[in-house]
Amino acid sequence: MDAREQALDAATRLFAAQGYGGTSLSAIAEAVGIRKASLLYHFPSKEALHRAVLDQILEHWSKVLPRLLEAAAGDDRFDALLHEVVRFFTADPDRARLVLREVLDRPDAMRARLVEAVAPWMAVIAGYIRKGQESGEIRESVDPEAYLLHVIHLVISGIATADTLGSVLEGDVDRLVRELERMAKTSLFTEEGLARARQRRAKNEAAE
Amino acid sequence: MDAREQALDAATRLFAAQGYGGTSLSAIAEAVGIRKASLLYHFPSKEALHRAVLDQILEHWSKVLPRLLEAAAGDDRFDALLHEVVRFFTADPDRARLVLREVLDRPDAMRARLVEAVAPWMAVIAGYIRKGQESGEIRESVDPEAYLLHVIHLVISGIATADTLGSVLEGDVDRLVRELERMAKTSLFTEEGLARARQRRAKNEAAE
DNA sequence: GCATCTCTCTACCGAACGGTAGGGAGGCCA
DNA sequence: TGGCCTCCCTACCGTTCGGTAGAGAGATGC
Repeated sequence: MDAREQALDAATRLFAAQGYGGTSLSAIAEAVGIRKASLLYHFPSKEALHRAVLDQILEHWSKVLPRLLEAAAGDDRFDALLHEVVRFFTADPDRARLVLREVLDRPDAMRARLVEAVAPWMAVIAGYIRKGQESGEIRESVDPEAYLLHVIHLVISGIATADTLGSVLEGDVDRLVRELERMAKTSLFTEEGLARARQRRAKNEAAE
Repeated sequence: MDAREQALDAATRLFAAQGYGGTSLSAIAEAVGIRKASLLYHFPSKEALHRAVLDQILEHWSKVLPRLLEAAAGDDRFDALLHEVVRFFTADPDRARLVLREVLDRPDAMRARLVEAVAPWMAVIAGYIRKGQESGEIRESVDPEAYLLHVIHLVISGIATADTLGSVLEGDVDRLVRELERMAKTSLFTEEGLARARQRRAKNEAAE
C-alpha cells in the first residue's frame, strides 16, 4: 500500500474520530509516517484530501447499489439490501461516523450530493414498497420514503455510536443488529407478508 | 437575558452547527455582541463553556424523565414518553445535533455520563416492556434495551438531520415524525396490544 | 554520464486559535 | 466621598494551523 492509500485510510479514521476541524494535517502525516509537506504533495490541500475520502465511500455505493437491486429479486430483495448496508458499515464503523459527521458539518453540500446520488435509488426502492402494499405484503400505513430514511438512520447512527452506546448492552453489538433488523421488518411487512416469505423460503430450501 | 445566558444560547447553536473544534470563542462572542475576553470572564475556558452547554441539556432530562414516568401511567406511558422526547428535540434541533456530536467527539466521556445518567431510566422502561410482553401487549421478539436504544437513535439522528435529509421529502418534517412514531409503535406492540389500547382510549373519551 | 521524474525532507510564512494582563466605566454600599 | 465589585474593553502572549519554497535522494531512461 503506497503512501497515498495509507493517507486515505488514516484520514478516514481520524476524520471519523475527531472530525474535519479536529484533525490536523500533521496528525494524518504522522499516522502514515511522513511529514506534513509530503502529505500535501499527494493531495493539494486538506480539503482535497477530505473530498477524496468521501468520494471513496460514495463510489462504493454507486457501484454496489445497482448490482444489488438487480441480483436479488423478489422477496429476498429487502433482506439482501439491508444486510449489505449493515455489513458495509459494521465492517468499518468509521464510514458511518464519517457520513454522520458530514451531514452535520456540511448540511447544504451533503443535501445536494444526496439528492443527486441517493434520491433516484430511493425512488426505485420506494416503488417496490408501493408494489408490496398493493399485493398486501407490506403494511398500508407505511410511508415509503420516510420509512427508508429512518432505516438508513437506524443503520448509520446505530453503528456509528455502537461502541459508545452499546456499553449499556455490555458491548453486545449483535444484539443491536438483530433488533435493528427485527424493527425494520416488523414495521414494514404485514403478518401475511412475513408468512408468505417464510413459505417461499421453505420451498427454496426444499428444492435444493 | 443577560450576557451569560446569551452566550450559552449562541454556543449551543454554534457548537451544534460547526462542532466544538470548528467554533472559535471569537465567533461566540461576536454572536453575543461582546469581545472574546469578556466571554472568558463568564466562563473560565472554552471547555468550561462547552460543559455548561451540555449540562443544560442533561439537566432537563434528569428533571423531566422522572415526572414523565410517574405522571403518565398505563398504556399512555409510551405515547407520552415518545411525544415528549420528540417535542423537546424538534423544538430546538440543535440539541439533537449537539448530543450526536458529543457521542462522536468524546465517546469515552459520553459513555461514562450515559451509563450514569440514562442507564437507570432505561432499565425502568425496559422493565415496563417486559411486563407488556407477559401480558401479551408487546411482541415477544422485542429486545427491550436494544429497542430503546434504536428508538432514541431514530429520534435524535432523525431530527438532527431532518433539515438536510428531509429535502428528499420536500422538507415535510411532519411526515418524518409520523412515520417515526408508526415504526416505533408497530415494531413494539402486538396487534392485540394496539387493539386494547384503542379500546381503552375510546372508553376514556366516552367517560369525558 | 546526465537529465528527468517521483517523492520526501527542512525551514519558513501569515493567520487564527485559546488564554492572560491590566485598565476603565458604572453601579452599590458604607 | 471613597472603596469595591461587576462587567467589558484593548493589547498582547505562545502555540498550532494550513500551506509554500526549495533542496536532496533515489530510481528510470537515453
